[in-house]
Amino acid sequence: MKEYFIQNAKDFIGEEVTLKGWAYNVRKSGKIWFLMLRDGTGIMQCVVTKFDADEDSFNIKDSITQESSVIVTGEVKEEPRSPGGYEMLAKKVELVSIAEEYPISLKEHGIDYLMDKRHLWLRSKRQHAIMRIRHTIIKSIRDFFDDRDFTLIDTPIFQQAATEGTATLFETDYFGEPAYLTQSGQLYGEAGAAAFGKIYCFGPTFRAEKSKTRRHLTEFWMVEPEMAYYDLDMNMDLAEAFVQYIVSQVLEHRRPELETLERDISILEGIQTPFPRISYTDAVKILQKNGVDFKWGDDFGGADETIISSQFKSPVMVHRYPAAIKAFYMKRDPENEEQVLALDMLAPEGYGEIIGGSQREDDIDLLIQRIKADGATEEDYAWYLDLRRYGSFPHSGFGLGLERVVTWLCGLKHIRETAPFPRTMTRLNP
RNA sequence: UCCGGAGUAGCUCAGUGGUAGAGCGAGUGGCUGUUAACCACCAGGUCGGGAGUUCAAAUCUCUCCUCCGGAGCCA
Repeated sequence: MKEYFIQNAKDFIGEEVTLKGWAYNVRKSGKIWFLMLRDGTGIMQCVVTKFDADEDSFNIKDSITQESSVIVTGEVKEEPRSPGGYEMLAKKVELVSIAEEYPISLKEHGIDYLMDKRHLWLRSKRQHAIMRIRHTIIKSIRDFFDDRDFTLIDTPIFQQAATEGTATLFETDYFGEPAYLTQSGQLYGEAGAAAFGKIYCFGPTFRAEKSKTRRHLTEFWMVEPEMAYYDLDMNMDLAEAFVQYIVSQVLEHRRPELETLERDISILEGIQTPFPRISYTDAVKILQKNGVDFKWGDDFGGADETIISSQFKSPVMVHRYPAAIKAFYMKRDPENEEQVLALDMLAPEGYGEIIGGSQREDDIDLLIQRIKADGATEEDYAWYLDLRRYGSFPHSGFGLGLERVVTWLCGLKHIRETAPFPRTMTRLNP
């Protein structure tokens, strides 16, 4: 017998198949009952009647409970009355295990209750759709860079010091010495770019900031490409092609899941390259035109980002930020000492920053100046400075926050649903 | 850390000083085309913890705890 998955039901019409899964829901009538069976790829309505199934199979209706594991054998049919358009007429039903009373009913539950049951909540339709979209986004990320001859360079999760002085890091005891969980692989990525030309790292990152908002996790995944001999414009070219590719892959492969989430797909279809590019200075003008009391030199808050991004249908790239509000490694703009060759990409619909990047400072003297201005020493960044000593080169890169992109593309209100087991300030279990 | 909001049945909630409620879920029975099925019956409570006011507190006051939302910071 062929291997069979519910998502491929249309390939099995008229055939007898065996379906192994769990009871999503059961509706009983006198001499007929309907089993909504979940197999991990979808949900299939199985019809069990006294005519078509044997007596033992039929009587399972008296003992089966929500999420009991079952194996059903029967013929796949097209059936307009069935949710999904297909159903299975059961000949045989086997109970593998009877589930105890399942804590997640098909009715509404509060977010904290559901997060306590996250290991079970993942089985529900909505979470299933989100995780499959997340999967497609991750695959798109890898495919995009792999297809462009980027080499994957994994960067360490234990790090001795902060990448950017300001962020609060998680400290661990590393054989008696303090070590910190990484907040970025970027500095290591630059070493990789000098060795391999174009690289990316993709892994978990950690922020210990006590932020409780819909946009923050303490543990999230970030992909960070780094490219030798790329300037700011080339960096932005790559960033927009990258995001456009992710959007197109989700639209191509995850339309049913977007529909499950009731995402407005037309908004995603309206995203097109080239993405708008505006300077920080122009972004400030947009804010001022919209009545925001904003001074050149301040950083944008969430509300400011929403105003700026709402001017455009596609993600907008804001470039050339004030040096004072950006990291020490960003290259100074040769045309204006006050600003650096940075870029942020803001997603539409108020979803905020999904990419932050820059051309990197390749002049060792200027870099040392910035390091000292941050209160650090040359010794702190000894190996990083070596990259400028031994064949310095223009290079650029950016970081994209995976969960922020999942939130945006799924149209979610909160980032915590985008990770299988999210970590927030108040959530370490399950 | 700061500013708001919430905590009542397994779940989601109503209940503003006078006998603790509903829907769903669980249980029992019925039903051959159900769509979060439906109908009938039924069980289920330390009203977040502690203290106070009052003849009387889920309800008013104080305090603690937990969670939610937002700000700052960031991806």
